[in-house]
Amino acid sequence: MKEITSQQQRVLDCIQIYIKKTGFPPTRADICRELGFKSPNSAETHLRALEKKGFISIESGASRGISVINGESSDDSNEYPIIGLVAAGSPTLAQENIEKTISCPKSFFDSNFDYFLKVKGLSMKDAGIMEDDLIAVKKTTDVRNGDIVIARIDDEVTVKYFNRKNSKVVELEPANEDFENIVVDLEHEQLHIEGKSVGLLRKN
Amino acid sequence: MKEITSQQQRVLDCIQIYIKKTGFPPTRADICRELGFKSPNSAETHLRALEKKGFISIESGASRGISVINGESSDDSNEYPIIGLVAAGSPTLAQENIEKTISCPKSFFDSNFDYFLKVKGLSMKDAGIMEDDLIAVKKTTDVRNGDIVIARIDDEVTVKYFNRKNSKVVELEPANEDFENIVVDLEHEQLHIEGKSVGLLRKN
DNA sequence: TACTATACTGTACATATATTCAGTATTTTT
DNA sequence: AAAAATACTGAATATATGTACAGTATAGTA
Repeated sequence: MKEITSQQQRVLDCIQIYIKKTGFPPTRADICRELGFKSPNSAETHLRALEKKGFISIESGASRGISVINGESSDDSNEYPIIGLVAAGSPTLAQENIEKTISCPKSFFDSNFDYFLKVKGLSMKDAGIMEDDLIAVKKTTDVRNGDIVIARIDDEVTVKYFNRKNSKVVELEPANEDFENIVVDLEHEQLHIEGKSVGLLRKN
Repeated sequence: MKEITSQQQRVLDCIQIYIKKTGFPPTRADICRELGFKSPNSAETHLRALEKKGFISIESGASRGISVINGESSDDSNEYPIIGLVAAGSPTLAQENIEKTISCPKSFFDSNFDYFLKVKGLSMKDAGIMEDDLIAVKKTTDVRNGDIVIARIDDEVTVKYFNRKNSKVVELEPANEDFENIVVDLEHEQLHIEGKSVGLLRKN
C-alpha cells in the first residue's frame, strides 16, 4: 500500500462518510459537490489514483461502483449460505442454489467452515441428523474414516459416514438400518468429496 | 413494521447479499439477474413495497440509491451461556453452572432464546438429540403438546417431549424406546417447566 | 362485487453517471 | 532537464439506470 496524499485522503474520507450517511457510495459529481471541485474529472483522477494505490476498488461501468478496501468489516461474524441438498447436482455456491444466508460467527464450530447444507431424508438419523437440519460443511478432500462427508457420485449428492476399505474401494455408510451401504469402486466410478461435516444446526 | 411477504424477503436478502459482496447496492437490473426476473419493473415494484413497509429507503433519482433500514449494526450478537445438564439440580444461570459462553447472533434461531443446555444421555435420540448436543433454550412456561421441553421434577432436570393428558396429568415422553414415559401427576408431584427447545447446535 | 395488494412481462425514455479527450499548472522523481 | 505524478477546469458522449406506462394474472379484503 503506497502512501496517500492529503487530497486523496480527503477524497477517501469523503467516500466513507458518504457511505455511512446514505448507505451507498457517491458519484463523481457527489464527490465534487462535497469537496468543492468543479469538474467530475477531478474526482475521477483521484479515484483512479486511490484505486492504483489499493485503497478502493472501482467496478468499471457501474454507477457508484466504488468500494473501500478493508473498510472496517473486520467483525468476526460472516454471512454463510444455506444450500439445499438437491437430489441431483452438486451443491455449488451458485446463486440459484442458495436458499438463504445466515449470519454466524466465523469460529462458531471448532473448525471453520464454508456453507450450510440443508439435509433431505433420514439416512443419517442414528447420527442425530434429521430432515431439514443444517450441516456446517467445510470444503475439503482431507477426510478420515468415520468422518461424516458430503460426497458426490456422478450427480448424486449424499451425506454419509466415510470408510475407506482399501486403495480401490470406499464405502459410504448411512446411520439408519433402513438404508444400504454405498460401495464405491474407485476404478469404475468417480467419487467426489465435496467436504465434511464440522457441525450441525437445527431450528424448530 | 408491516409483515413482509416471502418474495419481498428474497429481494431484501438479495440486496443485503449484494451489498456485502460488492460494497454497493444493486440496480433494478442486478436484482432481476440475481432472482431471475425478466423485467426491471418486477424489482421496482418490490422495492416500492419494501420502502412502503419500512424495510429500505430509496433515494429518488439516484442510481443504486437503496439503503437497508437498521441493517444489522454488526453488534446484534450476544454471549450465551452453556449450561451442563447436571443429573440433579435445576439449570440455573448461576455462575457455577456456566461451563462456557458462545457468541451467537440474537436472531439465530427462529425464536430468541436464553441459554444453551448441554445434553446428557440419549433419551431423545430419535428426535436427533445426541449426547453433548447444545439445545437452545427459551425460558418460558408457555409450552404445547409436542414441544421439546426442559422440565424439572423435584431436583431432576430432563429434556423430553411435553404431552398434557388432562388437567391433572402431564406425560414427559422420551424419543428412545429404551426409555419409559414419565407420568407426572400434578396433584402429587411438582412439575417445573424451565423452558423449551427452539433449536440445536452440535460441534464435531 | 369492486377494490387493493401481490407478482409478474415488456417497452420506452429522460436523465444520472462513468468515462474519455483537451487543456493548464505545480510538484516530484528520474 | 525531461518525465511522471498530482491537482485541477471544461466539454462531450455513450451507456447505465430509474421510472413511468401498458398489460396479465391471482389472492385476499371491504
